[in-house]
Amino acid sequence: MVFFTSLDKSFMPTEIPKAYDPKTVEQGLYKAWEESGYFNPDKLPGKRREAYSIAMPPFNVTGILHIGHAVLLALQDIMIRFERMRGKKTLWLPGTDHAAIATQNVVEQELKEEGKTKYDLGREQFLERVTRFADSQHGRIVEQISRMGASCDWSRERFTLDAGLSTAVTSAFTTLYSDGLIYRGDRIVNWCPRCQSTLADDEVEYKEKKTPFYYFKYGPVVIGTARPETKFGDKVIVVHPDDKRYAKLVGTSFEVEWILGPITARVIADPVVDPELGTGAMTITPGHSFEDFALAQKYGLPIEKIIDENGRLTEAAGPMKGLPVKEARKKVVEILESKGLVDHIDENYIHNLSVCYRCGTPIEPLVSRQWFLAVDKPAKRLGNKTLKQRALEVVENNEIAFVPDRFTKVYRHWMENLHDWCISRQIWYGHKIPVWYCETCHADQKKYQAGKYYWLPEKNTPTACPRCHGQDIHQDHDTLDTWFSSGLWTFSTLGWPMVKDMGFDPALVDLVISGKKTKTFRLRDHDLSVGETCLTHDSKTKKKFGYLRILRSTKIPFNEIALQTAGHEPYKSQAELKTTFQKYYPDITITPDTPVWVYEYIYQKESDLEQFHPTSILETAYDIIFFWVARMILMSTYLVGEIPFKTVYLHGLVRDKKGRKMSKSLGNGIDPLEMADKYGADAVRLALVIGTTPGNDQKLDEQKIAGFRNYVNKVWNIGRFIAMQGEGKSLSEAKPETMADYWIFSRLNTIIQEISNHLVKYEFSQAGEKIYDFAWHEFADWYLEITKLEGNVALAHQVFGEILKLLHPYMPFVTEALWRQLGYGKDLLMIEIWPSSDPSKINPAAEKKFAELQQTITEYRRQRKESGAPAGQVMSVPVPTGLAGELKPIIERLAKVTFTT
RNA sequence: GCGCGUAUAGCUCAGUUGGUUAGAGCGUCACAUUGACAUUGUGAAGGUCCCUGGUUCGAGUCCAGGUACGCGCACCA
Repeated sequence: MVFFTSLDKSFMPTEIPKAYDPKTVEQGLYKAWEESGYFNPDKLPGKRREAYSIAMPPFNVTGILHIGHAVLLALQDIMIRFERMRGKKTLWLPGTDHAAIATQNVVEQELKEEGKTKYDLGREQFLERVTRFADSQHGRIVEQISRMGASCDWSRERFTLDAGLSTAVTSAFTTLYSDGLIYRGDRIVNWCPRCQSTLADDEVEYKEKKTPFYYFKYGPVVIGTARPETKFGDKVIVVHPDDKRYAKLVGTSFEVEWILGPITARVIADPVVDPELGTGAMTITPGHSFEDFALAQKYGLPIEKIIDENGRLTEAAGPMKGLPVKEARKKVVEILESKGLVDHIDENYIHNLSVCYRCGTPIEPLVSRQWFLAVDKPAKRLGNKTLKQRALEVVENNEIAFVPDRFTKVYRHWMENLHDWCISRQIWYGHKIPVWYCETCHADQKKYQAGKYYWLPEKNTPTACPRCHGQDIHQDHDTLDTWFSSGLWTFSTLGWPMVKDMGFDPALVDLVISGKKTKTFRLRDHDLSVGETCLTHDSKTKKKFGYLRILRSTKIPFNEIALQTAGHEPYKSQAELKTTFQKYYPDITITPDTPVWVYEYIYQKESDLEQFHPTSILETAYDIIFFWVARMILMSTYLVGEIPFKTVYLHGLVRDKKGRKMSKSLGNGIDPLEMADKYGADAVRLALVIGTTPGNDQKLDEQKIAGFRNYVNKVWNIGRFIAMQGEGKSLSEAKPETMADYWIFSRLNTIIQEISNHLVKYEFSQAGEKIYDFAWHEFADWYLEITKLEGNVALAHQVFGEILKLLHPYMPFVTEALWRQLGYGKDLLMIEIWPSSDPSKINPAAEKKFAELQQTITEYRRQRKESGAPAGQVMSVPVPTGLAGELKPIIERLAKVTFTT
């Protein structure tokens, strides 16, 4: 344990208010932290070899901070602050996600209130509006994250749609496509008729609903269905091969009377049919059922589209074309009824209705031409393993560990059953699929068949088809699944794929490295945007010398270049700059109006990707393990060839007092910001972390937060007391002298060890509880009470300093405020060195003696109480045998007794 | 159907590898208060650790079976 505090000024206790008022200090402290630069790993003091990084789950731009976010921020901030104090080079990278469907829905809702639809605006205008909305949300999100005290590096903040991340998305798509893992195909997909888009399998939710289940006479068999409206084209009956009831029919064809008149049906046998279910015979509808589609592929059956993208019937329904599903169902049943083909109807059938996870609309499975990511295809890059196999392997062999461990099983189960991922969406907002189509080639059927009418351009906006040079080309109208870009989050935010390169004059290289040059002018756009990292080389030797992370990118006319601003050395005049330019850009004529790109950057010897990837831990709620966690593992293991994180810590959901999910419609949500206003951010953080265990939901009510507000205030008053005691005294030399001193020293060193162990093992609740208890019920209740008698204020001051460090990750605001008030050090508590336990200070004898003292005092107090002695009166008791002289006054005071001889 | 979680004080929950008398916060009851803190202090009451069986010198903890509540996945002709 290192004590280095010195106190040479007198305290002015009157300056410390009686009650802690978070409002007056929190904002200022956050600003101080931010301005210190210590959120940024590059600016942390000292040599920090080991990196520690967390990618903050990107917040949806739709959202306002809810209690779940607050949990996430509290936990991650604890991890980051702890590791920062332990001397690691800590990066916590924040950002936002465009959340395509969710965001688009919000804007569509706004439009609806104005009586408009997105089609009224058209794609371009609509997108402008969505973008405006997303931008307007940004500031608020940042403010809310800050409000909770999150010590994340804002200089590295990213947005899934920013230029750098879009490059990453394109690059990812291109790589996967070139490696044959992304393909385009006509397959059955989940279609949301309201969102007008496909959904991935895990974006479909199931709701139980009672629907009639119909039994129809279909030739010689009776078939059951919940969806009569899809049955127009059913021509194939499937039965189980071992089902004796139908054995004679297998392989035969016959004519049956059906919805639109007689059709020819045939019978096949396949083991997928469950003979126990319904009548044991079914007809198949390949165009609108996943199972039937698989069967149709197996037997080469035709696939007919009965329902269109708007949820209406197609030509296949003959006269019923255009009818919405609901009405069509009624009509079909009526027709079959009139033909006497209804066997019976089961009205009590419980159906698992599939609905869209974003809007609740029933899903229509239908066949559509979409883009897919093949998860079961052997990939060269993975040594002929599939994406799925690799993603399972890294968890199986413990490269990635889940906390709590049980989620490993959940993950494995999901991954094993994963089908090819449909990645194209018909949502407008998002990353457009980077594929271009040529109408001229399309018109040529042969090329169409060969799939050669589309290509992936190298540059973003091609002007002509590379094959026929025709100009009638357009980009794919679809966008990528939001989770495609979030799947890249751990590495796309760290500068992957680093395709951009910039040369520097050999004379400047040293200046760049030393940080004397932090700005560069270019006549050609390097297409660099804020947050991106670019590789740099010496233009003479072509040797790589490091990386630049772009802080600002602007375009100005040549004559507006301000050479006087910092960081642009070594040019002394515009003429000199012009000469330099001319040397590197001999083909460009420089006029005063020539546009110049100005890049401001910081130099990094190692790129963020090299330093911070794989990230140390991913912390998020367990409900997005599939959507996000699994996708990141798939993407990272393939594209970067690295796991995205070493540990996945999953927290539970926050529920209301009654255990219900918090939701807008129930109005039972607890707003973390309102709570922070009322009780302070520290109290909110403590309430969300203490008394909870990973992976388990927690019930929260305001009382709990109020309770921790009391604790924060207690800590404040401990500080206030020490300040008052120490007024005017020199506190620089602290030595344990009395038994109580040795005891508190011993306890402190024990507790340091325990807390550090808990934190390393992600036992945040237990670590928090222990330090909470130590500060209040050992240090304040016992040690400080004795201090009033013995007066070793210097020691109290020092021990409290250590307590502040231990508490800091949990309650950063109040501890930082006290650190300052009590004059512990010039620099911020947030970068103090985490206490280390000194085993030589652990003193079992002192602990034992003190425990006996505590027992004695408690016993006297109890006796007093039982005897009903009046409050003010001191009770006389005989001196116990063997009482050490030094303890006498302590007992007399704390137990309010007086010893008679 | 498959898998998972939870069950401990009135309430909300901790309880690490099995080890004296099972803990905390809130709530309850009683008492205290002119100097750190009533957002406080002191003391107390309060438990068949869901049930049954097993392993063990010893089980809240491990094993088997069951009950209740919750969740995920699948099926859904």
